[in-house]
Amino acid sequence: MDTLETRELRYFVTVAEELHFSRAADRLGIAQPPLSRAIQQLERRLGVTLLDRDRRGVALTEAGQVLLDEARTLLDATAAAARRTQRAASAPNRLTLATKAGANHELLRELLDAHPAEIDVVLCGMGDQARMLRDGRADVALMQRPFDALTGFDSEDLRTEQQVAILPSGHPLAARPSLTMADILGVRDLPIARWPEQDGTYRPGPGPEIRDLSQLAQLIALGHTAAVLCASSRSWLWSAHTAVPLTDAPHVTSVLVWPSGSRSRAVAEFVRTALATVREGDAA
Amino acid sequence: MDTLETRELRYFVTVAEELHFSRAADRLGIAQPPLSRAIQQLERRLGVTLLDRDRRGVALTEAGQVLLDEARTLLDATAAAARRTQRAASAPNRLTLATKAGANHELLRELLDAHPAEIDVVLCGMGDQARMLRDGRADVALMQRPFDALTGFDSEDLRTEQQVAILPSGHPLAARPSLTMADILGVRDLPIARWPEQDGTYRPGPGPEIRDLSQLAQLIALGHTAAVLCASSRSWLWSAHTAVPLTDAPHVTSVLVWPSGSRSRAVAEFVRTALATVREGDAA
DNA sequence: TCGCTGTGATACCCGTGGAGTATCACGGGG
DNA sequence: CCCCGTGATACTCCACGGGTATCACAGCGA
Repeated sequence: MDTLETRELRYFVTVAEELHFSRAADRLGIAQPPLSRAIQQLERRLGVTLLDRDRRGVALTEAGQVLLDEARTLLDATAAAARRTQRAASAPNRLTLATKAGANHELLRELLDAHPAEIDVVLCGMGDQARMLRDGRADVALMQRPFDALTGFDSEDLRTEQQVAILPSGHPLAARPSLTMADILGVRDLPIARWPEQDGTYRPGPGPEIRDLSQLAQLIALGHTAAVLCASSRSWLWSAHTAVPLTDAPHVTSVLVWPSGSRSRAVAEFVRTALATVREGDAA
Repeated sequence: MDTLETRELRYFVTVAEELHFSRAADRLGIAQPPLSRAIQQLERRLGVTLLDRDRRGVALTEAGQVLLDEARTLLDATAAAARRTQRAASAPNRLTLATKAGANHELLRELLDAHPAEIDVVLCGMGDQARMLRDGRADVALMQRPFDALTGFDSEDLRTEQQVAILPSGHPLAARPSLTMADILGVRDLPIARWPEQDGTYRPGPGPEIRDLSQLAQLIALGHTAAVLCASSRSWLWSAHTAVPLTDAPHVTSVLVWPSGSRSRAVAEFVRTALATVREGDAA
């Protein structure tokens, strides 16, 4: 009735991506006729037309588009499930936590110190955390709202903090006790650095293109740029850096994030002790 | 390598639930030997021991427990994908929105009026919305934070409102211009009604057990109970009801909710116009 | 001690159905 | 008009999912 075997989903996604049965079959490493039949069978089973075969071309129907979206996330989730199972077997009672290199250093240390079980920490670049969660290489991630996209994940807020401007120590603004966003954005000689978007491209602008915090740190120390980061970034500042509080920047919340629908025992446990740790830290 | 056919997942979940191959095979409608072989094959493919067969009994390994959690949500998601595809085919360009009967009446009307496409509204009881989203019978739901559990979903906040106390008009408290939670909870002759928990049971207490707003409305009108609801509930009040603002109750946020990982074109469109509508309504 | 029962694993056979090859139907372009 | 390229169809084949019979082994009672 409504079984949707993963093989069928894989076939369908490939055809929907290629919009061409022969090429799709080629990519799948099978012949074209079995692929045609598999898709027909899938359509018959669902009672739905997924593709319009219009001589000289295949097009997705409305329903086909829906199934394409669904199937992609299903296949990703399936592969992630396999990987998580294998990880659970090879490293029992261990968790893998993904976080951006350099960010949240103190908070991360608190969490690791508080938790009894072994945690493998993976430091990754911009946006890699989401990918690692999605494909099952990590169980949980430490991210920052509103910087990181949380769609598709469940999360729990840990701690909220102010943002600060990180400036070259010699710069005139570095002497001020506090700044506003307008102060920072108005300075012509310190264009704010640009991070890559989700797709890896940079949006146009005057600032330098950067990929990680070490690049950023060096560029700031050289007096080429400034940055707006959360207050805990103070932990990795160089002597050539100065942090100045920003009065009107939106606050940043550190969040614990995990794939929705896969809150395993170990993850639930970790989230629980993490919340307890943070609460008690805030109370003190 | 890491394919995980849905048939295998179905088999594994059944065995993991029964912890007994013969009974599981029975439930699945197949014989026991093929089931044993299927599980062995799954274990070999993953390179992971999922079950400890310990003479007189089967037990889940650590990895098995992980896969059980994953497989359950995968199978649910698979069935949901099938259903959503079928709905997309039978009612193209239509969306199904699930909401609690009676709640958010005005907001719902705004959203429906603002959106050009056809929306099927399904009014359901406590907790049914989450189930309908999860099993693919609905595309999007209108819920209320912090009342409804949002785990496993993506959401977007629409509007925040105060809570009010709904009282029988004849009651002394109904004459007061405003109330506190302590006022309401302190009254012996108006025990607050109890809603069912996630599992359908009621936690013990003095108030009557209710399932929907019509029951609640009648019980309040009879003077048997009072309720604390969001301010927009005023739209369905009877003449025998009086709403009194609560000064210290937590605010309630109406949220648009959809299954994470399945933001189809239609859902995205609806969410976008909904946000625009609400923003513009708030500005006015 | 010896069955007896109930467990999952093994051996073996069968039929379905997934996959391959060859070919068709048909529209478009030289 | 013929040929190329498309997906669909017709068949053949065999791998694998499934069934039956049986085994190996632990617990348990007489």
